[in-house]
Amino acid sequence: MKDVAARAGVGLKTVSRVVNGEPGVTADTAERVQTAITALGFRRNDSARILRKGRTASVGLVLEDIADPFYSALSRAIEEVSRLHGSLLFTGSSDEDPEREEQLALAFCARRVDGLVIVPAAGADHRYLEPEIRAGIATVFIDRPPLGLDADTVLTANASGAREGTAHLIRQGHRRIAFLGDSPDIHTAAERERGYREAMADAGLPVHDSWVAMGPTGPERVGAALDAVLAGPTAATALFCGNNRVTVAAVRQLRALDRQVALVGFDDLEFADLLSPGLTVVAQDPAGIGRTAAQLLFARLDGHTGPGRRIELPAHLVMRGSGEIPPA
Amino acid sequence: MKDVAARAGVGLKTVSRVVNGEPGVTADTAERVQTAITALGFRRNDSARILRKGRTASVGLVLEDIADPFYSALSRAIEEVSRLHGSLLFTGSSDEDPEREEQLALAFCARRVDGLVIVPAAGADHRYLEPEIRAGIATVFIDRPPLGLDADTVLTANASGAREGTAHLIRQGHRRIAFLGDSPDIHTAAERERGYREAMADAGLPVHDSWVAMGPTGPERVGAALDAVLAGPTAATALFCGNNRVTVAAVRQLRALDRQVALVGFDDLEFADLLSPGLTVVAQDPAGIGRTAAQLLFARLDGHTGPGRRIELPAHLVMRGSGEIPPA
DNA sequence: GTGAAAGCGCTAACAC
DNA sequence: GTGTTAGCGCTTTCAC
Repeated sequence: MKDVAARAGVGLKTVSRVVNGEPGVTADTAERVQTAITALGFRRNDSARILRKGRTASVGLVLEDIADPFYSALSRAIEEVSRLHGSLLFTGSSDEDPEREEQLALAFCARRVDGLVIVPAAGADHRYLEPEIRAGIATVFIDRPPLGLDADTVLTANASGAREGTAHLIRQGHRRIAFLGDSPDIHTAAERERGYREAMADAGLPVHDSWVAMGPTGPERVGAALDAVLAGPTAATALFCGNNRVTVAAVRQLRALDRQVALVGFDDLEFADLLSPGLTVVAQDPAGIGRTAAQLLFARLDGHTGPGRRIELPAHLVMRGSGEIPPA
Repeated sequence: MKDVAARAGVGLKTVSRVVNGEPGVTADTAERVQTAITALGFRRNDSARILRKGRTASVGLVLEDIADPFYSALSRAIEEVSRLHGSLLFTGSSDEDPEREEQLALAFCARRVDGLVIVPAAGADHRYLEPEIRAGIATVFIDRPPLGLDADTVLTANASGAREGTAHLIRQGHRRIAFLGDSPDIHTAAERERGYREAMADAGLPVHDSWVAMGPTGPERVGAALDAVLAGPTAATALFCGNNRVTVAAVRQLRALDRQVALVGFDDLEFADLLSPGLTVVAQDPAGIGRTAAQLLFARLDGHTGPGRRIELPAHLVMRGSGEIPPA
């Protein structure tokens, strides 16, 4: 910038004015500065600008795994809103590891992002963010609520969604319904299990211990859980799957066993309508969650204050066949 | 930092040393500084650090759409390698718009990212990056080569993959094979079409004009193209789909038409094995592409110089049923 | 309309 | 071992 000023024969501040489109420069000088800029290939260094201005026009996003379609849809929505507000987006995957979540979030804070959007890792205690939030970093939690902190939060109505899905299976005549879920220390998993149990209770149905299998979403664990749930005298006649990965693993295992069992899954899947039968799901709105979260974030950055707001987005049942299979 | 120094009764540089774990500080002073740091809730401002050090420990990634599973897998791999090198990742989606690609890339450059990974948007001319690259920003292109620039590039062997997939259909006895592709101004689309034509030529088969339909990957366009390709006296008996979105749209349309037609798709899909018949695909390795690209990038940052390297990763055929349907 | 000086928070270079 | 000084590239303030 100094070089540009020298070459254009103007002061530093004038170059700054031109570069930032500020008023108070004659068209003539502006043009001279422009010429110097192109001649020298000058590009403003935003790092320096940031240092001076305080705001970095960037947002940090910490999620479990950007390769998961649920999170990548979320991410895209946040990116869109950020772009409208002139912000760039840092992204990082925690792999459900609280330590990594913290490292990422604090690294973003050290870069002085204006805001943070976090999908809490299982069991993470978010008090580590207190000083950062006090220091002015707007923070929104999505998909799962924070632990030990009051902050804006955007969630899916997990319990009522799961209840709706389970009730649907009950309406089809099922009495022995299994729930295959993610690890119970994950908020969404626990909430969905709760919704499942509520639906069963609503219908006056017992829940046999062997019907509820919570744990990692790897195909081996889910496959084994499925085998167990479908065996013995109290074998379930229908399955409720707690998230997209469980559903995929379960469908695959049912295919391997060559069994047709009623199934409703939480989370929609791109190919859900192309399976035979089509997959009945309780669909979330990842883009809606992301958009809403980003809007809350920028509202804070635009000056909104007050206690954390908690927004729940509905999940809705999409019938495609697998959930409408009657009991054997 | 000044405040910490004052409170600990030491010089600025000593605080800097402690914060960065540099040697030359007695355990005693270090502890005093630490105490002051926690008392004041001090966190190093990496923006300022960056301004001084020159390196920002960040990488910018520009791709078409982070919500697309192919790109999100890519993104995850790049993130992993970046993390190993202590770098954070900016991500931005261009939506196949060259102007947006340029805006994003230049915004990242203005933040002085150390490196740039770019999936070129269709038709983008990359000479806009010349000054940036000269200024030292390491740049790697993935999935598609740059235009008007020599730079590191990581591609899939698109033509040979498409040739292999088409040859597979020919081996099943098909003679009239259609190619449904993305817009021909997209490098991957053009290359895959080339591979398809080569395979047909290898087998001494003609390619009827009406069999090749290139264009947007929206379901309407693909559905209409499919209808056309399957109609009339020269109706194709098999389909080669040029990418994951085309494949999904085509499978959906075939389902709607209630027709079983042999189909091989470029790109693997999560549920490909669960369809009936299973989807035969020419699978790329998105994670491999991302990893390789990031490695090339950090090699440059670690001092590697020389002309742009071009790496092609193989695509391989995965047979699952849809590609093994014989002609009617 | 324009520019000089100070300073954002840090680190490099060199003193002591 | 520790501190001082200068300066990274920009914006802010205020004087002209």
